[in-house]
Amino acid sequence: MSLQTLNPQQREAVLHTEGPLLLLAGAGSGKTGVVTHRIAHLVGTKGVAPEQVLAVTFTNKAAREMQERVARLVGPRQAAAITLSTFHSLCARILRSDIESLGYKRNFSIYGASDQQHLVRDLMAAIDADHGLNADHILWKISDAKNRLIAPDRLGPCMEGDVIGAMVRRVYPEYQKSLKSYNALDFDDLLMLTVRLFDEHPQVLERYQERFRYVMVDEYQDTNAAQFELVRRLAGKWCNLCVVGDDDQSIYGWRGAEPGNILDFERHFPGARVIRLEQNYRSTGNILAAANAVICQNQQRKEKRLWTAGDAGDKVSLVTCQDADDEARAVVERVHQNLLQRQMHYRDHAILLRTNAQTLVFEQELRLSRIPYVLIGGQQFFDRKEVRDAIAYLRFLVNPFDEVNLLRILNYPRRGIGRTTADLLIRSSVSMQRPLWQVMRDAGAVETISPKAAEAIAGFVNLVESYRKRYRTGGDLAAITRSLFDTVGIAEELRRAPESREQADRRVENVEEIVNAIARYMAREANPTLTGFLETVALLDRDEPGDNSKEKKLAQDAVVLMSLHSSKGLEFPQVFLPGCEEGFLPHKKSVSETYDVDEERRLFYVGVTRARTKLTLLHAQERKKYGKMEPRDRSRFIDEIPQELLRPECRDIMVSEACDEGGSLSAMFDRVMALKGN
DNA sequence: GTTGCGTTTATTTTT
DNA sequence: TAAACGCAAC
Repeated sequence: MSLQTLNPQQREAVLHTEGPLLLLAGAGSGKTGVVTHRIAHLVGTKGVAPEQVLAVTFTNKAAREMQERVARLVGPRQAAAITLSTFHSLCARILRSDIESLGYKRNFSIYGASDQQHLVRDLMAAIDADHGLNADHILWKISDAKNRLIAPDRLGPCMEGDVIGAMVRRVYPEYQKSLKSYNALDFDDLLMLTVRLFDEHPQVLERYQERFRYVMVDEYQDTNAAQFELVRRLAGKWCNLCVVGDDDQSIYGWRGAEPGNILDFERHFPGARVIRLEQNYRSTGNILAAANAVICQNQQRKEKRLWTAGDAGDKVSLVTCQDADDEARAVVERVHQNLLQRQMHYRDHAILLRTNAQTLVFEQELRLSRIPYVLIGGQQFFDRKEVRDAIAYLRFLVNPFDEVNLLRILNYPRRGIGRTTADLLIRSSVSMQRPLWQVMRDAGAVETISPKAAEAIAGFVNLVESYRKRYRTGGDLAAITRSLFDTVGIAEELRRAPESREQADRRVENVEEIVNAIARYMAREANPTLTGFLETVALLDRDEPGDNSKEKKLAQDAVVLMSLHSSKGLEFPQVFLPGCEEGFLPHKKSVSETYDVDEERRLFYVGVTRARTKLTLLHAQERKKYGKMEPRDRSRFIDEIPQELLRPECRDIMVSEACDEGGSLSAMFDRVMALKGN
C-alpha cells in the first residue's frame, strides 16, 4: 500500500502528524495500514528520529504485527528503533530503570493471577478464618480500584452490611503492603506505579516526554483510567498524540475499560482533529447493513456508518434450531456443504461463541464428523499448574523477597518441609519482622524446629544459593535451568501423581517446554537474563509457545472455535454465531445486574463484522441448563436487523436427526414417522 | 502427606 | 449437570 492507494480519509490521517488526532476506525477499515503508514510517514518523509516515536498497543500480537509492517515500509533498522510495545511492557521497562525512587528494587517480580490469588487468600484467612467470601471476588474489586488509580487509603466508605466492601477495605492495604515487601508488582501496579512515578518525580516524566515526541495509542476504546492518565502525561508536553479506536467495538468495560476516554477525547485534548474511517474493505453490503442497523440502537456513540464499494452479497442466514445439539449439527452440515460444493477450506469457517462452556457441544459434533478444528483461548500455557510451579523456582531465584513463590516451591517436590515446619517459619518471620528467606537461612536458630526439618531446610537453602550463584555467573540459561529442574526432580514428582500416564507425560513435556522457551529467548535476545525471560513470560508470551500458539493454530486448515471476545481483530469468510438468544447474547448477567446491554450489542456487532462473505446466525428453541431443559427466546439483536436482510431457515429437526443417525433409507423413514407420531 | 469426598459455582480475560 | 477446588479425615 502506498500513499496513492489510500482513500482520502486514510490519507488525511497519515498526513496529520502535529497535534491531537482521534482516528475513529470502523471494523475492517484498514486501520493497521493507516497506522503503519503514519509511522512510516513520520520517520521516512518528515525525518522524525525513530527513537522519538512511541506506539502503544494492547496485545503483543498487535505490536509484533505493526513492527513487521513498519519494517517493510522503512526498513528493519529504523523500525527497530521505534518503541512499539504494549502498555504493560512499556511500563515494566520504565519501572525497571526508575522504580528505585519509589522504594522498590529493580529486580521486582511481576505477579500474575495465581500469585495474586495465593496472596489474597492468605490475607483473608489471616483477617477472618471463616469469612466465607470468594477470594477472586475481593481481588476483582481491588483490581477495579487500582485501574481507577484509587489508593488503599482512598477507598470510599462502604454501605452498612456490605461484607464484600468491608473485606476489600481491610485486604487492599495489606495486599499492597505485602507486594511491596515481596518486591512484587501485579499487572495493575505496572500502570499505577508508573503514573505515580511520573507524578512524584516530574524530572523522570520529563525525560520520557522529551524522548517520545510522537505518541500513538491503538484500541483506545479499551483504555482504562490508569492508561488514560499515563497517556495524558506522556503526551502532555508536545500533544502529538494520535489515538485509534472504535467505540462500537468497546467490549471490555467489565474489565475497567472506559469508553468515555474515546468519547471525550476532544474535550481532553482541545483542538483535536477527528477523522472517521468508514469505508469497509472486509464484508459484503448485506453484512454491513445488518451491522449498522444493530449498532445504531446504541445511544452513547460516535455516529458512523460502514459502507463498501463491493457487492451486497448473500443475505444473512438465520437458522432456528431445536436445541443445542441441533444447532451444532446445523453448523457442521454447512461446513461440509461448503467444502464439498464450493471447494472452501476448513479454516475459512469460524464459530464464535459467547461463553467458553458453549464450545463443548460443537467440539463433540465436529469430532463426530471428523472435521478438524482448533480451539482458541481456554487455559493458557503459563497458567498450567505444573508450569507455574516450575517457573516459581526461577522467580524466587531472581527475587529472594518473593514469598508467594518461595512458599510455592518450599515443599514442591516434597522434601520434608511440611505444613507444620512452614507455619513455624512463617510465624517466626512475622514475629522477628524479618523476610522469610533470612529466617530460613539460619533456621537452626529457631528452636521449635526439629533437627530433621532443620536439615531439610538447610538442604533447600543450599540448593537455592548454589543455583543463584550459577545463574549469576552467566552462561547457558537453558542448560542451567534444565539442570535445576532435574536436580529438584520435577519430572519424578509429576509422574508420581495418580493421573493417567498420558496426562503425566503431557505435564513433563510442558515443563521441558519452559527450557525450550528459554533457549528461544536466548537466541533472539542480545542480552539475555533470567529476569528478562521471566518478564516475557509474565507480559509477553501468554500464549502457548511452539506448535500450539494461537498463530500456528489459525494457520492450520481447521475450523476455528473461539469466544466472541477473542475474535476481535480477526476475520473469516464464513462466520457462525450460535446462541443468538436472550440470556446468552445479551448475556443474562448483563441484563439483570448492570443493565449494560449496550456492551452486549457491541459484542454482537464485533461478531457480525468478523464475516467477509457469509454470516449465519443460529438460535435454539430450548436448551439444557444445569441439567434441565428450558425454553429460549431469540435475541433482541436479531429483531434489530431489518427483515429484508435475513434469510430465515427453519430446520426440520426430525429429518435431520434421523439422517444423523445414519442407516438405510427405509429405516430413516421409519424413524421420521416414529418421531412425528410423538 | 495423601486421598477422597463434599461443596461450590458456572461470562467475557488483550496484560 | 459437571467440573474444580478446599477441607477434613486417615
